[in-house]
Amino acid sequence: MTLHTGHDLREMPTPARRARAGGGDRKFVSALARGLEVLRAFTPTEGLLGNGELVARTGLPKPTVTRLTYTLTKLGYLTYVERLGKYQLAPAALALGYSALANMRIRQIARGSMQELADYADASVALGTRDRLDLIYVEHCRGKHGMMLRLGLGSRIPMVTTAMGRALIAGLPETERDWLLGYLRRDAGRGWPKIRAGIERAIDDVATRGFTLAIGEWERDINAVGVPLLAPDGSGAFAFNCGAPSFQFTRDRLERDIGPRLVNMVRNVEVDLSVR
Amino acid sequence: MTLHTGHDLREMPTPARRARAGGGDRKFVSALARGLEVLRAFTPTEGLLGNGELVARTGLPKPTVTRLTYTLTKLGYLTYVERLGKYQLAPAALALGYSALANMRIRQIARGSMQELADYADASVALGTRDRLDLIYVEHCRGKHGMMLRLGLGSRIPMVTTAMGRALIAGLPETERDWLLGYLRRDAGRGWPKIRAGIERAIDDVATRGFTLAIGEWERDINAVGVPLLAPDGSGAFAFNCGAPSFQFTRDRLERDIGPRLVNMVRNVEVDLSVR
DNA sequence: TCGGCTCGTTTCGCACTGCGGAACTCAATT
DNA sequence: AATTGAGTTCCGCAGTGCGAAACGAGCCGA
Repeated sequence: MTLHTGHDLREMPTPARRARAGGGDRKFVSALARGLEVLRAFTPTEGLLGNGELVARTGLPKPTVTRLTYTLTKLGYLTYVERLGKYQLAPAALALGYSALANMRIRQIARGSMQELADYADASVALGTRDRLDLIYVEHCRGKHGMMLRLGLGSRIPMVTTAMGRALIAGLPETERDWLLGYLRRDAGRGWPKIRAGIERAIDDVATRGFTLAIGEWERDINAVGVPLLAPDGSGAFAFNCGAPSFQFTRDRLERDIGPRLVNMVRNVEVDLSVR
Repeated sequence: MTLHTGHDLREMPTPARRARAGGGDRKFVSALARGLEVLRAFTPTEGLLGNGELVARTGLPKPTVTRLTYTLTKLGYLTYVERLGKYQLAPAALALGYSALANMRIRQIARGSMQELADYADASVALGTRDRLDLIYVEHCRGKHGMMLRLGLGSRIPMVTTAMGRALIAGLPETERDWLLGYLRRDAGRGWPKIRAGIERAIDDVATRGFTLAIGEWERDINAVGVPLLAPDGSGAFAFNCGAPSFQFTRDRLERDIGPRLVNMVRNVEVDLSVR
């Protein structure tokens, strides 16, 4: 799912006559895109890949992959693990991620009140943003005692079944939302009607109450609230969640207590964000 | 400092006759390298850059930078911040970093004993690896009460003035070490003799005692021990440190207590690493 | 309102890069 | 020895990505 590009590398007209992707975008540097596609093939679960697997995953021709891994290795983004004949992401890739994190002003601003709420509710409070069709956690606070999932920074969670994800969608400006929904629909396939309903409910919830719920929809026995935040400086769309096991967060408690508190917290963060 | 490549983009013969970088490496994809060079220009402290600044930092021609930022934005690695007319690293970059982290087996293996030592010494214990001429923290545990620097995952610290860095150097196989020292020397300029002496002492220390010290050399009033670890699976060179304010970690304590303990810890990690 | 200045994008023709089919190498299997 | 498979190297060519120069858009100071 390439998304956002209009350049789906896997669909490029491979047989030699590889047209300028998309039809003639003279500004798009495809060699760069392909290289990054190779990097992206490495995931938290698939961390060791040989050239062959990369060929399979990216759909790029063999010699091309050889060249790209060669280049990425020279640049320090990949390491070659001799013993297995496979590649692995290397520190340079890590450094990028860290630079990205370090520059999100919203994290510093939100962290304090997130921790406060996490302590109050003895639950997990997280801040996420979208990458392609997933969410990525960019900040995360936990309560002191509660038992809760171990999701760290950078974790991916799906968008359509989570409170955070649906909140984020609900918070988008209409055109951007529709554009995203198009991709989500394609991705969902035949499950779409159900998902669509959930999203529409979320849009409604957010409009009327400011928050939306997910009751055991992502993980059985995990309930959560989500609230969107659209950065006023235009640096992106975010969403917060607050979640815990269902015995701890009943629907009622989420609606009467946690939801409103999270909304309130987000309003404060919004204000702090626009200062300066 | 490009390092490791032999393709220093800033020194490429710019005026049109831009020779195949390095002299004729048909496998090296320079467009990819340039794109990554643009990404790398974003640092934790310099997180917002316009095309102009990128031109200055990378030495690439204006239209080239335009094309690259355009591509990177389409792919989700950069966001354009309308209000400032500048770019920022985006979630896709973050995701890469996280995938990199998630796949370091050594982290999971080491974390337990690191935390143990951190608790025992009430100090900071970290695991780092090299990116170019810096170290990057890939795991970090703190003691319960101690006051200590807030360095998170992904933090960069210099190599030549820290216990961790010099330990890492000392742990490298000779040829690799020499090759790295070449770059470090170039980078150090006239400070080299002093630095070189420190490194040589470290090599000696590691050979005889297994650990090396840095007494206020990186930050005044911070003392630390460092111990190298060369991954037996060939997945890279690492180093651990254990540090605290100087009143807490006297040289004597480091030499008699903390140093040997850290060495012992690393030996155990080494063993665990080679299982399977 | 006008020039001058800065910053960035677009144009455009050309050279050279990056491409990928095919041949090749090297192991591991049978 | 023959076969299969994974990966690298070759090499001629198409078309990509290049960058000088022209162009456009804000911004100032006059």
